[in-house]
Amino acid sequence: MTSLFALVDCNNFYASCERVFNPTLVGQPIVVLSNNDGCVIARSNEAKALGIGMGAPFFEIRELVKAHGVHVFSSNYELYGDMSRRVTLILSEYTPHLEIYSIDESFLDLSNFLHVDLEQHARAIWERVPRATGIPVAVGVAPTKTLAKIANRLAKKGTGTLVLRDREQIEQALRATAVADVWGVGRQYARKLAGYGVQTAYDLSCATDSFVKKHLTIVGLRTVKELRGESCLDLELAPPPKQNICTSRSFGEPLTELTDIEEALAAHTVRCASKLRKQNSCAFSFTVFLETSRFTCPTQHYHQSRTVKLEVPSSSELVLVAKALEALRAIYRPGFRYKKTGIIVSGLVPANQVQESLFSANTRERDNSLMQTLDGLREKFGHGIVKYAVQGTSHKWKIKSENLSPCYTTRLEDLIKAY
DNA sequence: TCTGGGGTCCTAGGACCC
DNA sequence: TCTGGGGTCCTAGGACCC
Repeated sequence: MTSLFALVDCNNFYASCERVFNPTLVGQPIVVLSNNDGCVIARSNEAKALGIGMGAPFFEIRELVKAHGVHVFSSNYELYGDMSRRVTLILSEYTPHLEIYSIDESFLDLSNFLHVDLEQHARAIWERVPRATGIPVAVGVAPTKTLAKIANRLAKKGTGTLVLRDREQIEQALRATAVADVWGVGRQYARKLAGYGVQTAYDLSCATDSFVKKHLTIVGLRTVKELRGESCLDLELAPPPKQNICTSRSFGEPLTELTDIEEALAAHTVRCASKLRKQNSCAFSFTVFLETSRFTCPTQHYHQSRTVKLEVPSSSELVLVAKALEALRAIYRPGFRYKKTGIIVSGLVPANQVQESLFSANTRERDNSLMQTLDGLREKFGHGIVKYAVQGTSHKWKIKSENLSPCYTTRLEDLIKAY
């Protein structure tokens, strides 16, 4: 069967979300910052035009921001998540088979649409999504996911939609695409490839299989086959359960005291355990890490981690918080200015396949029903409603979010008021 | 002074076993 | 005393993605 994919990608997604409920921002430069207001993770076209780079540390562009009146936002994932849901809802009208690839991108299976006018179909999506949600998109259509990515990228630079079907169209698109802009080719590979004279996506598609496998592993070979039009990546309709779950944050300011760090790690662990239960998994092991900033003094960068194996896989906060704090105390050394801690749970197994141990069965049952109650409470009243004493009240670790916009679509008190 | 958070997959190398 | 190869499992590190 001939495959055909559309990639629909929201333009400057976070910046566009901020604009939907604040139309005075249309035409204005906008940047959205990472957690802790650390660096730039989204830019409007006007901000890009000012030369503000992706990932730029905020302190480096502060002058530029001031000089050009750039509007600055802390990231508001509650708002972006809800806007993403709305976009996806519209897209699902256009195909029964949809893969939500990320918060701002979806692949649509169009292999049943081979005989419709694809340009028109793409155009319809391109018009409808912003009309329904306020979010502008670009639509790229091609026989493989990797080519659809390229089509999308070129669509963004052009009229918003691009269909790549016949050989000549595809070759032309590959010639117009730098190898670094191919999905699956990052900075390291791009540099390596440049050393062999491979500059464009077209060059890469012409490389021999053995060359590609040697330098880019079999993952890279799959990418190259996709560039040649051979579909190797199927749509993932239901996301597979995660194999690891990580919860971590940088602190708002460096911390030196163990008790302050314990508060942070306890909070992360509670979050992590609740993600674990949400996908009905239990963890066999977890890793706790603690580190200083990689930037301020690279030679004295302290990074330690400790991995703990559990006797019985668990998703209980009572178990995980207690053991995570033990691990933290083991790797904590006084005298450092710490910047970040976190927990990664791994060795995940489905909760209903956990082997009961003779000695722990009683507490497990008790924990399970307690966790159910907690999850219910948090669902109803918000995540902060129930806390452990060790999470404390000082919150010295809390992130900076100095330019947060309202949660227009998910909180009653943030509804837009019209006078 | 100030630099995100959350994932996946592959490979190489060592330990261990037969 | 010296001598072998193949398989599996685990981990660390490195690449990638958004």
